[in-house]
Amino acid sequence: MESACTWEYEMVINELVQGMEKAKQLHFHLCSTSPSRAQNMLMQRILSSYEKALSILNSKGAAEHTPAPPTPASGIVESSISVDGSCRSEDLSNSFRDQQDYNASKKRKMQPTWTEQVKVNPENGLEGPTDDGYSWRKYGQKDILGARYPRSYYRCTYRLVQDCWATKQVQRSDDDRTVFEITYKGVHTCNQSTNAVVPPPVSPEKQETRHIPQQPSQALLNLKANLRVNTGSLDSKETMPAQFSFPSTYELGDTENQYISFSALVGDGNLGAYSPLFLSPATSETNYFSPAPHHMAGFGGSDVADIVSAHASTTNSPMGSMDFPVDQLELDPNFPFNASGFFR
DNA sequence: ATAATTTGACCAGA
DNA sequence: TCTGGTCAAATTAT
Repeated sequence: MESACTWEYEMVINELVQGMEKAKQLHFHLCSTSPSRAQNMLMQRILSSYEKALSILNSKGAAEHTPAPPTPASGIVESSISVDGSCRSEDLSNSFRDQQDYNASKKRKMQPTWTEQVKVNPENGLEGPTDDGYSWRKYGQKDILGARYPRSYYRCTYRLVQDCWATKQVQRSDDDRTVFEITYKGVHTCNQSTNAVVPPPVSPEKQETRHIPQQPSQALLNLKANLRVNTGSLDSKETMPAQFSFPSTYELGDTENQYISFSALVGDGNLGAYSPLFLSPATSETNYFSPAPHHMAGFGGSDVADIVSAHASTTNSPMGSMDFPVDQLELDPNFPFNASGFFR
């Protein structure tokens, strides 16, 4: 297993290096076309995130895969992503029931996790971010020690009907009430896209509306619309809507620019080169940013399928065949997945 | 009537 | 034992 980890490490680093190179090239092109301040800022964030990710990976490689906690950098919108996983082989010689528990537990631990910080328009958004393209059901709220505001827990609405185990946690920033830290855990395996082939007009008042961008321009339009959504009065309760905006890489407005930079973090020494752009619910099912679906083929049903798809998506490079040694990772063969994305 | 949210209880891990 | 995460009954909304 260790060799697999090492190999993955090299692949991840390689991918990150490539990504950084591409970002630098993009930066170069931007510089030749008098980019806006926001574009420059975004570019620098992207590059710094790459560097951060690489430094984390390098340090981790030296430290024998010591888990590194996600540490979202300060910024307007930051995103980090990590994967809990382990290359350790463990004793699975327990009872069937124990093994089921073990698998369930590990499955949850193996789920990719990433955090996004979303700044909402203070004029509208103190009630929380809006639609991210998926339907969520709130299942809990908890006061967190040291945090000023409670943390809300959401799970996919279709957990029961489609066995989708994606969850997210939403917490308002202590410092800035307009900033929400959203932690996604797991990717959607539900097929919500079938319900949103034609994105309905986003109703700011509806918490459970969803839209799935079918093309980039539509994605941006929806995103922009959502980011300026007003979901009603605020502070009547310390709750927030189940929907929120998908934070974007793009510049969205002149006053409330929202950025997302991605830094890859590694949960437990496997790989962490996730791009929220590709894993975020609003885009994960569009395949717009993703490589061709055939990249997904051959990973029939495993957690690593998520990892692989995310990984392969990270570079956004034409480099296609990211054929991970699935069998060398600890997988859950029951994890639903199909070739067209994260859905079945 | 059905679905979503709220909230206290419970549980597992540190 | 404390804390974060989840469950599930009660409540509220549609």
